[in-house]
Formats: sequence, structure tokens, C-alpha cells
Amino acid sequence: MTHIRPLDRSFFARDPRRVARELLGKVLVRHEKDRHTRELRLTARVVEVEAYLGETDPAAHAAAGLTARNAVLFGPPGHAYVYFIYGNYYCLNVSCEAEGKGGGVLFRALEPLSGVEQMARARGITLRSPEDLLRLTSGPGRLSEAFSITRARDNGRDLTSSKDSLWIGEDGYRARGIRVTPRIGISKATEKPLRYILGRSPFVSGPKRLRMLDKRV
DNA sequence: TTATGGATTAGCT
DNA sequence: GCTAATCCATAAA
Repeated sequence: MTHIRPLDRSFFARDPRRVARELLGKVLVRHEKDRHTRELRLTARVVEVEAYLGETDPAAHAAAGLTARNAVLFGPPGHAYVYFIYGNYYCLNVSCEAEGKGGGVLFRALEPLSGVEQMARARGITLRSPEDLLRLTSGPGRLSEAFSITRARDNGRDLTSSKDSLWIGEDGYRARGIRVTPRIGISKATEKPLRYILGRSPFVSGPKRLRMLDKRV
């Protein structure tokens, strides 16, 4: 098992585009206890993220300025902004830029590394074939479910401390084949190339067509 | 106080 | 490819 060490706050205190691109290849970590109260660590590699640019970005939750819902985005960098969407799903973001600015990065897809059985249980699916792995954490709602991320439990959580239950680390993996496309599921600023993916990863979400239109970075 | 629609997903045609 | 499911933050009144 490789050693994973947390990213520090300065990593997140930058333009969301830069943070998004550099988050590719990093690892999301969740410490859990299973039903026998054994320590369990879920880990998955970041393969798809989107940058949201704060108040200047019409598609961002921060577009209308500071509200009770999006307050974490305007707080210090490196904290989890979790929101509830379509009556069913939670989505995980990390706050970026200095306190007072509303930038953030949305986690859209991960490649499971460890704790796969636990993730499948959280998702309510049975792993029968290798392809089932592809539906475990490919999609913002899916990855949140696999990691049992909810607003009540995780909104505002500091993601830079490995002592905490949820954090982001790096294990020396070098991201290759980074590509950029328009963001998915939005109705404003739809053309801006702010979705960053590991182009070779089968765990990336969304239509394949988007991957053909994208740009190399 | 009520109305609207969303940074999604699963399941069906 | 299309759409129902399902809640809540925000806007409108």
C-alpha cells in the first residue's frame, strides 16, 4: 500500500482552473468504520473535475454572491462544499482561492483504488463483473454516494487534514493525457472549457462525444 | 406564501 | 435517446 499524504491549504488557495487541473491524479480518502467497527479506508483517484470561477461565473453556485447555502465557497480554501441536487444526490466540491472569493472545484469522477466492496454496498449495487466498477464512482452523485458524503455530515469539512474522516492526498502518481472540455449539466456559460479529465481513463463520466471535441492541455 | 428548476441518475423505449 | 423521481434554495409575489 502506497503512502498518501494530504495536500496543504496553499494548493487550494489558487485559481480554480489551476486547482482543477492539478487535482487530476490526486486521491480522495475516506476513513470509515465497517459494521464490525474495524477501521476501513476508502481511496479513489481523481479522473474528472470542473472549475467554477465564483461570482464572475454565471454557472457557479457563487454567482449570486454569498448565501447560507454556498457560504463554504466564500470561506477559506480547502474545505468541502456539499450541495443537494435533483431531490436525490449530493455533489462534492472543494473551496478555492483566498477567503472572501467564491471559487471552487466540483469532483465529477473517480477511479476506485481501495474499499471497493464498501463503496458498492454504499451504492446499493453488487459487483458481478469488472464493468460494474465503472458505475461505482463515475459521476458526481455516484461518487458522493460511494463515499457516503452528505451535506449534514461533510459540508464545511477541512479536506487538508489526514486526521479527519474525508481528505485529499497525493501518492506520487503523475497525471498524463489531461484534456479539457465544456462543463456538463449547466445551462449558462455552457461553452467555457472548464472540465478537466484524464482522457485515457475509462472512469470518466459523460458522453464519449465530448472527449472527441476536447483540447489537449 | 407559493412557484420554479437544478453542477443527476436509473430505467425504459 | 427520453424522462420520471424527488427535495430544497432561491426568486417572485
